[in-house]
Amino acid sequence: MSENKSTLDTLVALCKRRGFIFQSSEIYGGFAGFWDYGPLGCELKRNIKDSWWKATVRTREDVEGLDASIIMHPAIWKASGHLDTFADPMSMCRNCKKLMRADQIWDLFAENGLEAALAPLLGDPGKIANWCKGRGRALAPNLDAVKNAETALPRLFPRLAEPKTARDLYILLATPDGKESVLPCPHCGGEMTEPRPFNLMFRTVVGPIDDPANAAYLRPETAQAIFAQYTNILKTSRQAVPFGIAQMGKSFRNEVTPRNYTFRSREFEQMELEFFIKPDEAVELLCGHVARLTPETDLSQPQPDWGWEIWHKYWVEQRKNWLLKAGLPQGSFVEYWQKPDELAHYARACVDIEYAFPFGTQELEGIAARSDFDLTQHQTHSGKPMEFFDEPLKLAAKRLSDEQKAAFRAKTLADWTARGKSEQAANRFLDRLLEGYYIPHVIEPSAGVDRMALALLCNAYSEEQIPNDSGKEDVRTVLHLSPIIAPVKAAVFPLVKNKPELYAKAREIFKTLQSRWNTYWDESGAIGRRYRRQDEIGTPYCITVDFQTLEDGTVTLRDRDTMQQSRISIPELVAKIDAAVN
RNA sequence: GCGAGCUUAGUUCAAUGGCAGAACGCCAGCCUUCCAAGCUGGCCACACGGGUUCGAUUCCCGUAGCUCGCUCCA
Repeated sequence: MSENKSTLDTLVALCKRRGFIFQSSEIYGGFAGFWDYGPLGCELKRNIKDSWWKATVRTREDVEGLDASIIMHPAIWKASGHLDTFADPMSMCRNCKKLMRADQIWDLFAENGLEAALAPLLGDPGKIANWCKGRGRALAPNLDAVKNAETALPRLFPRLAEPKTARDLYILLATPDGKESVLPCPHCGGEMTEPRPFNLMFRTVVGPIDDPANAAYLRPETAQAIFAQYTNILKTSRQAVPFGIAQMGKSFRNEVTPRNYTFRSREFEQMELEFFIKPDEAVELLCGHVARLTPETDLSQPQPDWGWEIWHKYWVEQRKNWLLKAGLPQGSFVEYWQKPDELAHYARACVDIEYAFPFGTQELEGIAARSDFDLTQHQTHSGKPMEFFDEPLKLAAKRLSDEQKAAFRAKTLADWTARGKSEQAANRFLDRLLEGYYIPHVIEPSAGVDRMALALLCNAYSEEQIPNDSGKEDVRTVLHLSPIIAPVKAAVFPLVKNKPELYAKAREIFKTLQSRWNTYWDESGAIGRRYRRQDEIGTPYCITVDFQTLEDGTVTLRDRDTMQQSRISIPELVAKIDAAVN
């Protein structure tokens, strides 16, 4: 642990020393949760983003790009659910000082059967109050409100505007001095403070009048802008489902405790793709079946008979391939498939790709199958249709006999009710589907640029023992970054700097390379020292111009990882680096 | 947000109620024909604010930041 600790510390020191990452506002003492990327850091981030964009958008015909505004209509966050879920009230125990999300107090009590016991009492505050007194005595005999249960007057406090389950309610107990407490502390039975709102979204004011009515929010994710512009992009891009919209950009979350270097920041950058697919029912009508995911399923090319499950798996594989290309080796990250009870209610599946950071194994990116939840929400809240008209689907439905159609309806109805949906909703969906309309489902790969940068740096960092000129062991610090990601692609050195002819030739070669890639010039100190400087920032190639260069035009190419040198002509050199950095 | 500890140069560390040091790094010069060589010179620090004191980097208080634990991480 302490060894891991120092791994992160040395990396942090390197990042500062060499200009990758600085603390924000450092001259004023720093500002928690915010970070600045220096000369090398911003190149690193740019390379990560360029590589992602190239893989996700440029080299695909079925994905379009978007660069939306950070501040959007507040109604978007109402529709997405962020205004509600990001504003979860928190409650603290006055006795043991533990801070808990108010609704999670329920989780802690659930083991004791609280929720189940309360469910039948819903809608009858009197019964709940009585239950509370008795139960409270057992759970928290020392709580004042419970001791005085005869005089305490429990009342209900809704957590959501429209409470549907017991969990949507807090139970407040009036204490003798008139204050109210939620359920007693599950840990020590102490008295809990009243739940206070904790809004995790940054609030600002739009327009010059500083009035709460003008409140707006900095986006907590880039995804919602994609849903909000989905119809515009669908109309203007000549795309058809299945297709995707990708966006990279800053997002903001008012984290309670930003920690672990840049891992959890209050301002961060995301790379998100929303890939819109046909609902499985549409695939079935069009293809007569929905392909099943098996270990043998060929995921190299999308197929018309893929349902959400294969599409989801496809994107997991696509993302893993990209991680490998970016330089995270096989085995350095793990897939965590969320269990059914961990999934958000609208999610069909979610895979976290986790990396073993020095401070623990943490999520690098998530690939979620989000059903049609988001677009449906926006259709409901905006009143604008989010349906896609699928002409082949309409024709396919037309070709069905009445018998076939009835069978299809019955099967779909059974599926939906089995998933807890109402018959009415299923029928509404079927009516539209058979006319060729549906709201697309979504597969969402969502990655954090800053986390990716940190993971790549952690993975690349190494210290190697190598003998120096005087026969002693030296420590060589190297960032084994992929050439695609490395902030500096090549460095050019004149072997000596006091020979004008050699110097001029080196400058000429440097200028040639500089026009293609980020290239570094270094003429100071012994040649070995210059190599080590580049090792420390992960420059894959060092080019030394020596006296032979003046004769035959070749240079010495020194490889960062192997430290091997070879002689190479300039055209060969350009071709070699070009192949490595793309 | 709570509790504990910490904060001296770019980095890693010293010392001190009375001029704050080293190593490495960095910069300049000399030298140098391939892996942190050598010589000379140079830049750079007591996190910030207040208090006690003749005098505070040192003692006290506050703020910020960092680390650890609790908590949070849709």
